[in-house]
Amino acid sequence: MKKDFKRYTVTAALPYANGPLHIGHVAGAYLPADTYVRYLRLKGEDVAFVCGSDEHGVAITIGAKKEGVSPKAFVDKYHELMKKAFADFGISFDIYSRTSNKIHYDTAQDFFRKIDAQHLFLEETSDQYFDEQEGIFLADRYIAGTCPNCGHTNAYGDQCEKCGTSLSPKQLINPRSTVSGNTPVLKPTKHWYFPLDKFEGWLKDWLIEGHKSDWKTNVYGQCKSWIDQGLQPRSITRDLEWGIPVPREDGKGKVLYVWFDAPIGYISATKELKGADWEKYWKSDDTRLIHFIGKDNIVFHCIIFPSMLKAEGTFILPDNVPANEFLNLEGEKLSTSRNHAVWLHEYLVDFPGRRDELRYVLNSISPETKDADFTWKDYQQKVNSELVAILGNFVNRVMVLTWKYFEGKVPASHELPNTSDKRKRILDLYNLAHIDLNKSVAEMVKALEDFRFRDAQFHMMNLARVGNKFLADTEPWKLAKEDMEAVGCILNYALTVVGNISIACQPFLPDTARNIHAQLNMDASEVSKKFWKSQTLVEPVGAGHQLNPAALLFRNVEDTEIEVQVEKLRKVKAAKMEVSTTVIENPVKPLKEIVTIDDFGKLDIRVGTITAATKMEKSDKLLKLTVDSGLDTRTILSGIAKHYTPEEVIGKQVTFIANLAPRKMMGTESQGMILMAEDSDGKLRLLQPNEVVRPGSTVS
RNA sequence: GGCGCGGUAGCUCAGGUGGUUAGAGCGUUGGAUUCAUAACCCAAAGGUCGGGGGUUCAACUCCCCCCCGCGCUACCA
Repeated sequence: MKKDFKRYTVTAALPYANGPLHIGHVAGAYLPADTYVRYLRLKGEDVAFVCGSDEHGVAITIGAKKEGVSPKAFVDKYHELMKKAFADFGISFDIYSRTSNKIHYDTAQDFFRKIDAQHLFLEETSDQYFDEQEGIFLADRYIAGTCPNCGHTNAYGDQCEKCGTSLSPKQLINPRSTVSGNTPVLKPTKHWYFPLDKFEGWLKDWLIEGHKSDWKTNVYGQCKSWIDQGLQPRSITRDLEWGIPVPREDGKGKVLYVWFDAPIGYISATKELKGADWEKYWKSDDTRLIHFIGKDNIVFHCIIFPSMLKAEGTFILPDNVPANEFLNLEGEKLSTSRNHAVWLHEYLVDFPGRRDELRYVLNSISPETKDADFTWKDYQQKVNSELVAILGNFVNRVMVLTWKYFEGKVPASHELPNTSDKRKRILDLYNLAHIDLNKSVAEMVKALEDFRFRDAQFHMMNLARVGNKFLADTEPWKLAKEDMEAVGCILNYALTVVGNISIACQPFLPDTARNIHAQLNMDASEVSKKFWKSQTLVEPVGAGHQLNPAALLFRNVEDTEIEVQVEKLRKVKAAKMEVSTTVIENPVKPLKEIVTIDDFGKLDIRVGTITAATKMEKSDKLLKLTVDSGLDTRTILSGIAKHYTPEEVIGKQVTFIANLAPRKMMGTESQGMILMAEDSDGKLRLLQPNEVVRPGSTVS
């Protein structure tokens, strides 16, 4: 089943260069990737660990505009910020590149040409909104207008942020360009599409059949769901200035859509890293390609990008995509825009020299199978009761004992058996511990191989647990009064355990590993290789070896320290509340264009009484209302299911448009439209006369 | 509404081709101990394995229905 791979290409999702990194990014992709890569390197594998900033797309241009800078200046800023945060945190990329590099432009364009030459792309001309004053086609995000769903007057062309509905620009009422403020016009434009549908059969073979058992269930299930729903051609170009130009004569003014160029960034980064040698890492069957991503990226990395690679024809495909779920913070979703986050660069300032603590905690709650929650209380508890109390304490007590009884020199491991019952007992305990430790090492390695880093770290910590127990059971401080040879034997082994911990913790706690190496005064490289090769305990320090003075590895996280952090989050929330209050105070939306009394007169608005109401089947939002309109009894569908139950609406009078052209929805015809008032929080309320009137009464 | 993933001790999670008293770490409580950052060690308490049906000699594990969380998706004239 498992192939014999000669080298690894490991990618971590390219972070989008429009904001800083937070712990959710770290826990989702970068920490697991880094842990895995460190493990691979320790095993002596040939690995290319690539990442970089994703710098194209409309969101960048919008962000740049908001800050009043060029897109290039905008991405420069965030690229540097993220690059520094990664470096400061110790994510060990072999290269952290960026998609605005020339090499990436060339790579992405070559990639496009290669597929284009096979005439695989579809071309399609469609009407898109065009801003005549600016002379540009407007991306969905650049168009604002009234949401057809909730009436929010500031909905974007791709989504209404108020009610969350996803939209297309043409659905917007009174569209306007957010660039110039003018009303855009529809104009034909040509775009290229990648025929994902043509890869359905192949995806079924490769993914659904081929990776049924080796991919995580959450990843596999999501992919299967997508494929089963049927795939559509996807547009791969945009009318935009910022991006990689479409390499075609007739592609002037158009760029590759960001999702198309971004994953190619992995390839560009590898070229930059390996030079002429890069193809080995992308085109050789004995290379294992692994993508580390968050769950939001599953469809791109498991379906779209592999299809692109397949279409190009000369590349290998990902062997595994161990996507993580999401991390929450104090019970709420992390949010860049709401500033509800623990920013990586801020953590590094607030907790200097405590990178491993964050690594440890994030890894121990890693959202491998479901969304997880980071709380500062939990952070404190895990650091204090696990890193400090179990790992740090074990290393410290062994060091202190060795200095106390042997002046910091590793004692000789004498032959002990048969000389006394006590010695025999020590030997038994030693054997037990040894078996336990080797078992933990084996399980740790197994977990690392399976991308179960949470579990792997647990088994690593088990080494310290067994070590503590070994000391408690053998009690060398008591024996010191009667049998120093036995004490030496015990401590010799305890030091062996410490040394092995320092080797085993390297993928998880790289700083701690170095700290222990320093205290043990050992050169880890050779024994480490042996350890990871044999996956059993090694002997890192021999008798007579001189240790350095003991130093504490970790210190307790004080209540005050986490209170500061919790307070920080609370303040952000409070500030946010204030902002939303001001929004409520100033909810007035811009006026729609002036209409005449004749325009108004075309509408036949009436009051009717709801005589029956049921929830529309198979719909979350629609209620099916039967309305006595005075003229007739008609059926009106209304998207108010989230605001009213059918029961509470029956018997109520409502205002509705009586002469609106009927429209079929979910197989039922709606004969009119119920008028609603929308509160500032998006809540919908029926518009009623303040006294009951006869059904059919007109409104004017 | 459809699809996917998940719902196991206070917390973080294991588990199982169905079969003795359902596991671990942390937390809690009690004990023991002093080499160690009131740490370590031992022990105990703590779960009707989301709810309800069904299949079976036997289900937490298989089947059906429902509820909750997260994500994707349809509907919102």
